[in-house]
Amino acid sequence: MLDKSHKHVSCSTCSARKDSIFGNYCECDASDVDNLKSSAYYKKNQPLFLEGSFPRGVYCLNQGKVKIFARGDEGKEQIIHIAKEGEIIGFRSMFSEEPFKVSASTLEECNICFINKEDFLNMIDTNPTLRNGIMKELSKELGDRAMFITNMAQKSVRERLAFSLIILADIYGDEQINLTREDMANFIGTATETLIRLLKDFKEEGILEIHTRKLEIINKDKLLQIAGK
Amino acid sequence: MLDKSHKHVSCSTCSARKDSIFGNYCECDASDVDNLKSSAYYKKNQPLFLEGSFPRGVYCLNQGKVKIFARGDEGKEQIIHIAKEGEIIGFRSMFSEEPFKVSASTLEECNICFINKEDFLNMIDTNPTLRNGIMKELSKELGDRAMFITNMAQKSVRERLAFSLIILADIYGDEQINLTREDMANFIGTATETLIRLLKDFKEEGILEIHTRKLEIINKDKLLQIAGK
DNA sequence: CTGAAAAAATGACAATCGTCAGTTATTGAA
DNA sequence: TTCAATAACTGACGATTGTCATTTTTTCAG
Repeated sequence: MLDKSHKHVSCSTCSARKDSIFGNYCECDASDVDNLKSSAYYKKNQPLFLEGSFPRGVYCLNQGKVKIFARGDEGKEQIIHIAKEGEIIGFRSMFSEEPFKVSASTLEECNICFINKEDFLNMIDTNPTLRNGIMKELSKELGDRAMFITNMAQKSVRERLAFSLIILADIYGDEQINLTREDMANFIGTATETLIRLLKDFKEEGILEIHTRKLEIINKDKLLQIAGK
Repeated sequence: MLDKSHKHVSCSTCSARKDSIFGNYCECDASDVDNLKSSAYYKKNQPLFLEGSFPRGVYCLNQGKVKIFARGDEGKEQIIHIAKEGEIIGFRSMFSEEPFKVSASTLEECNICFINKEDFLNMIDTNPTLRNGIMKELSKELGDRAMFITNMAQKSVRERLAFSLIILADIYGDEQINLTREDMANFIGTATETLIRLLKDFKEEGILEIHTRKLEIINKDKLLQIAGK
């Protein structure tokens, strides 16, 4: 259980910093960012921003997981990305000058820092290294999404599940994958019932163990093989 | 039929310039770009670059259409984007410092200008307006791809076809849509046979007319309705 | 600890869609 | 103009996957 008070998380002691764009690219001292940002505790299933709204700043994820999703015509969520500790969230719409095309919401308890739009844009303008890091990140993600689209279009649900489990295992690291069946189905792009049936198949094939909500991957090689490539 | 000699296309007389990032953001004189670039005629189905290779520069499409696509595990193409006159192609991998995640190939005869990697990056570094334009473009495209993923995941093939026809009609403008059935299927994310059957359905429903290869949209409202939203 | 609400799971069923195998039409080079 | 290669089209068929209805399990607030 995280500290629920809005205590200030310091960049200099932020364990996620080494994985972040700030950690990798920002030559400035951690305290420079420290003075600009505010930090806050978020409960499970709390929104950071909603599709259609305009960005007021960027979020830096200190602790926890956040889903980035779009809604289809019938309101069904499609999870585009699951952000983990160290990731900066919400900077894309900052440059596009459009309202958000996606929403962001916490998947569990989180500590999240916030940097004001003006301050962030100012940092970008005055810090070429950070700017290049951001451009690199934007470009990389475009490549990732091309692959995501291709997987969606060409792989079966069973293949996509295998593929997604590998991605999720990477995101969750030491922890076990911990998502509602609905969120997981919305990530894979299938119906909840189909997902549940396939998870059962995988369990019977000795690929994973199901501890109610949490999934433990037993045979990653087989997953890779099913995922194709 | 385009001029097949490698004659120099001038930026100052480029009719596509007004639609391009250069036209909209670059405050510099057209001749600045003119001196850096080379221009060339491309035949139909000629590759600009291939997935896995490293970028040597960027391409500026003066005339014609270019498909951007990834290959799935079984080698099947997934078309991510179809570029038209005025678009800059291949600048994404320039920032990501990764090899191309996608390939690009002409769909018809094209005139395409080329700007060297160093020259382009130098322009970006010294021209903040152009740089902001590029960042805006990258961000916008990320938003577009989130929607693309959602459509792929949640819409039926029939709905995706309707949706894609609207996009294609926009890309082809005054001309009629002119793609092989295979390319079209690879854009929509379905089998060629399924596409052919659905086109026939749309024809029988009075939505479009099929002139062999070329498609003429008769009832756009119905397409919008089928596409959903 | 308890009960209501939410999430997970199961079953039945139909439709969409992909695959394979083959035919017809179109294109473009000789 | 002709012919070979490519693209477009058709038909049959089954598997995958979504939908709806219902039951069981888990969660969590009081």
